[in-house]
Amino acid sequence: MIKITTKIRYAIRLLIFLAQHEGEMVFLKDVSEKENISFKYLEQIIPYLKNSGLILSKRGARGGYILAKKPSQITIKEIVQSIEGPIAIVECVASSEYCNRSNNCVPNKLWKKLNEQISDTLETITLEDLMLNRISMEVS
Amino acid sequence: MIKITTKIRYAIRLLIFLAQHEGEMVFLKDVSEKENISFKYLEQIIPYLKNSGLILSKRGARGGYILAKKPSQITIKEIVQSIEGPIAIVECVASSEYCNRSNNCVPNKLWKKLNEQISDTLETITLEDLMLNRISMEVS
DNA sequence: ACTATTCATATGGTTTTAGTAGGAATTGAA
DNA sequence: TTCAATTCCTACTAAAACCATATGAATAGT
Repeated sequence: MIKITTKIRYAIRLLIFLAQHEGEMVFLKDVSEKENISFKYLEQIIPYLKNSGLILSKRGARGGYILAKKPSQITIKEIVQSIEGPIAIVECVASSEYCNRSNNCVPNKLWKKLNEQISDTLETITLEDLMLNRISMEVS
Repeated sequence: MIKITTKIRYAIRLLIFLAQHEGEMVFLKDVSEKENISFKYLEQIIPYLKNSGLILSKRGARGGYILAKKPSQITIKEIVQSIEGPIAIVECVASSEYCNRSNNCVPNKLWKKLNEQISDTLETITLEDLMLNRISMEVS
């Protein structure tokens, strides 16, 4: 049902790598090799992160990528949203017009609750938290 | 990324319908018509619910379906799991052998946390809660 | 015998996922 | 000025998942 795609997982690993090399320009080739992720696939993920203002790039030889913000200011939610847009586990959670049942739809509230919970969790966790292994397993 | 499939949503609506007609044998045809869900698709969902012991059936004319347990004893988690098996937003959350990185995998903890949170939420909500519209939006 | 229902299984179209591939554009350095 | 290293851009594809539709057999009540 609820699957995290490789795009999102790779994006996070890429960004953690950048966070671990804060201040340096990092070649995608290095990320690909060290993280063992397809270079060409990574290249496809990059534009989302650029467009969302999470990373900056420099072209040409000795180019590379660098975080646009401090790791503490990048939430997992931002990363996810940069790739997949608004978080909506069902369409009717995002757009109320989607389903004519939505007025008296019993399950709707369930999906809304679950959706908010996921969204909230992802928002409270930053790249820095991941980097420092600072994820508590207690439910907030 | 994170989508609730129609199978799950239809299953829940089907079960709510059964809950609303507790004690009676219900025809799938009625569910299909009242809930406006493809009859043939519903038929495909039924076996999962039967195998998990959520519903009972009676064949032949005047047959039908009925809940096998009280609505208060059926959790959403059970319903989801009956259709999709164990809840695992990434494979490495379920089986630790899946990925050789899992020892020192930074994001793993994040997925584990999110997975547990989703799992917990679905477990605390029963069919009865849905039926009585008893879903609080506060994060538990 | 007839009808209404569940049960079993096969088939198919569309979308998403997870890549691969080729080459253009840019830049630094020799 | 040339070369090499890098990002950027776009097209393509195989496989899986999703969302059904279709056909008919088995069963049971009337």
